[in-house]
Amino acid sequence: MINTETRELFHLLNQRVRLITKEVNNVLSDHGLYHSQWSIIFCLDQFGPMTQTAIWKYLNVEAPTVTRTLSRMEKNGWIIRKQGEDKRERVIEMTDAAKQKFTAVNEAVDQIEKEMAHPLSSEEIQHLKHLLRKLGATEGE
Amino acid sequence: MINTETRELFHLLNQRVRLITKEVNNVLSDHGLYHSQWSIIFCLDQFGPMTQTAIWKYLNVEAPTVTRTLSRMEKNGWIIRKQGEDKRERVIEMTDAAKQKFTAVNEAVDQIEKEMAHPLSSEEIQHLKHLLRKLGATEGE
DNA sequence: CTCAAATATTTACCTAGCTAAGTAATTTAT
DNA sequence: ATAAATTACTTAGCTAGGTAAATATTTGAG
Repeated sequence: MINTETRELFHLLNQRVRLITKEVNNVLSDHGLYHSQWSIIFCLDQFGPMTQTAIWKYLNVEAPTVTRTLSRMEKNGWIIRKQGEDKRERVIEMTDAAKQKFTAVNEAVDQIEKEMAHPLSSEEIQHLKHLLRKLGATEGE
Repeated sequence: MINTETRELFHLLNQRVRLITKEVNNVLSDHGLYHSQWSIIFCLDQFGPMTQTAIWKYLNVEAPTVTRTLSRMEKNGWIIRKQGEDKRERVIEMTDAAKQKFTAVNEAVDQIEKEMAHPLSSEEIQHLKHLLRKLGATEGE
C-alpha cells in the first residue's frame, strides 16, 4: 500500500526547489553569479575568511563540489585562496571587488526571496521551517 | 534590511532537498536507477505510454533534460521509444523488464519516503504541502 | 622517532538541472 | 498551394550535485 500523500509531498518539494533555484539564478545572472556561488559569498560575508571544509560543512554539500565552485569563483575574481597555517587547508576570502558588489547582490536576492515568500505570512514561514526541519531528520542534526 | 527568516527558509529548503535526493538515490542504486529516472518510470506506470512533452510538462522539467535521461534509460533497457502518429513526437513505453521490476522499486522508494516523513503527522504533511504550494506561486499554477 | 591513521583538498567521472540554437514535421495564414 | 510560424525533439555547452580514489600534510600510537 503506497502512501500517495508522502509521494506527492516529495514531488512537490522537488518542483518548488527547482523553480526557486531558477528564479534566484535569473536574478543573480545580472551580477555574474550562480545560486551556489552566491551561497558561498554569503557564507564568507557572514563568517569572514574560512576553510573549504568549514564552507562545505555549513552548506551541507560535499567537498569536491565546493572545490569546483571555488575554482570558478577564483577565476572570476570573487574569491582568493590563501594557504592556512595547516598547510593542508586553504583559507578562502572574498576579494575587494566581491565585497564591493556584495550589498547590491544581497539586496537583489533578498527582493526575489521576499517576492517568492510573499504569499506566506511570517507565522507560516516559521511553521514551514519547523516542518522542513522535521522532514528527513534521521539522527542528530 | 534583509529578511533573515526568509533566507533561512530557502537555505533549509535546499539542504533538505539535497538530503532527500541523496537518500532516495541511495535506495534506488540497488535497483540500477537514479531519482530522476525513477520519476519517469513512475510517471509511465501511472499514465501509460506518453510523449516526451507530456513527461517534461508533468515533471516540470525542461525538454532537453528529459531527452538525455530517456537516452540513458533506453540504453539500460528501462524504456523504449516508438514513433508517434505525429512523426515529430516519440511515445515512451516501459519495457517488460521495467514493468516486472516496478513493484519492488516502488515499495523500496515508498519505504524510504515513509521513513523520512515519519517525524511528521498526516496533518503536518498536508499542511507542509499546502505551504509549499503557496511558496513561489507567482501566477496561475 | 617513526610509521600508520586521519584530515584537507583535489581529480576523475557519473547524473541532472538549465539555456540557446538546430532540425524535422505539422499548422496556419495568405 | 505555399511560405511562415509553431511544435517536438535533439545537440552542445554551462553549472552543480554526488561517489571513489589520489595526494599532501598533520596527528598520534608505540
